[in-house]
Amino acid sequence: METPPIASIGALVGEPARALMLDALMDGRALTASELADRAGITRQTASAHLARLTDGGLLSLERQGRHRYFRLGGEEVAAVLESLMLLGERRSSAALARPRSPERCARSCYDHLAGRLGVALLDSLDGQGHIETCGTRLLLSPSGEKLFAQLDIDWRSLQHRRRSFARLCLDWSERRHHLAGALGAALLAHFLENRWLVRSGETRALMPTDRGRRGFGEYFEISV
Amino acid sequence: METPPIASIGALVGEPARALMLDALMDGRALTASELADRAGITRQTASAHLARLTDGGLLSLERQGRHRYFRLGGEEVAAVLESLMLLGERRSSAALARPRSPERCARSCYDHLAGRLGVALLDSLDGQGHIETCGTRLLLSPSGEKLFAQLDIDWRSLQHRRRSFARLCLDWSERRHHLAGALGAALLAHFLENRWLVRSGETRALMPTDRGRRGFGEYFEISV
DNA sequence: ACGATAATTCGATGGAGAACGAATCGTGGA
DNA sequence: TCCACGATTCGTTCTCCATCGAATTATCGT
Repeated sequence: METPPIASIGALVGEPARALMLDALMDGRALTASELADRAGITRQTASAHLARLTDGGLLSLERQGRHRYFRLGGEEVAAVLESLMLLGERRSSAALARPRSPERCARSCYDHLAGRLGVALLDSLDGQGHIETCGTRLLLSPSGEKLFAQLDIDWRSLQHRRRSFARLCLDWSERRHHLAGALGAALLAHFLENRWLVRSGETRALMPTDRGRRGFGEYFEISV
Repeated sequence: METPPIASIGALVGEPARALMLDALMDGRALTASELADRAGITRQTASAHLARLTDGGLLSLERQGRHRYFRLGGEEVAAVLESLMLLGERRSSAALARPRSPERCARSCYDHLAGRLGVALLDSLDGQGHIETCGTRLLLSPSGEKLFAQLDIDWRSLQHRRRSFARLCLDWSERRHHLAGALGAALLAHFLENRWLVRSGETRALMPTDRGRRGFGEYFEISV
């Protein structure tokens, strides 16, 4: 009896130390092998073996830079799997649901886009103001949406016609609602970070709004943070 | 260092015998403990232990019927996780991609709705003929869609306002495109099976179109199977 | 009431792999 | 050139758990 593909991937995610490393990478940043070892609470040798298996299994991608090795998630599909696993994990352990005021539930990065209450509110805002339309099964910008993104100085045109999906919905594991993912979602989060509407909070995935961000979200999206 | 929730779920899926059992349940049907043991190629005692862990972990739900124990997938979220795992698994092992003519790629059941080329074509048809609309982030039936479902004798009204999402998109792991899921997708597949447009093919997930089905898909959806 | 079948529990065995210490490789800086 | 530091490889130990045989419980049919 041969082992099905889902088992090999499940086994990779199923080891606590590896799961901690994957969790640490869920914010989309790249971390070195040593950093990941510390996050998982194991020695560097052990982490090295784990990272080799994860990379070999396609869950991580590796970038060498000098004597450092930077690891990041292998792609959108990997992030999607981890998101759905978190969604399923939350359903049972009501522990995290019991603290709905945690910074991570307010706003966090999910791979390369925005999640949490702010992420959901953002999609609601784009949707409610008619900035996004659906052409068949695809999400597109409406004329008013195109105008909004031009005001934000986001070059949405360059995001189209790429292999990656322009815009898609991602189910938020903490809010149980959709937020915006895909190239457009990634561009938005990048914009928020570049312009310091949001700043990363230490080593967690949490994102804290700045005063400038509060003004921006109110002005452009009618969201009061 | 505590084990994160995703690790416990990953470990459940990561065992080959358990993965085979989950895979066997992906068609949405309920199977007995003995049937699952045979599918996984293990003894009943071992299967019993595995099934207890899967049920305890929320991946399976259990229904007692006399001296039989019927197991089925724990819910839509579980099916979603397994689907995304398959999607990720296919990306690496090009083995299955090399045989695009397999019956399972033509048409199969994905939890409780239709997947494969036929599932994708069905969504394309509904979409292309304007039978479905998107109200914000939700999928809804258009007036013409309501009419079509009435012709098919599917009581779509009773599917609304339930806890389960009325209609949603599910990413097809073999076609890399969306097909229709949610309550509406489940009702459609149920209709196809009840009216024998499609019949199950042995113990696999594959679905074979009948002559009546070929006529029906052509007449109502303009799909030539 | 009594066998027959489904399923579970218990106990023992074995193997896979996670962990770490020590040594080695590779790159960058002085 | 030599040292410092990040990362890997090797060998060993040890824990976890999948597996099965045997016995037990539960339910159906007669």
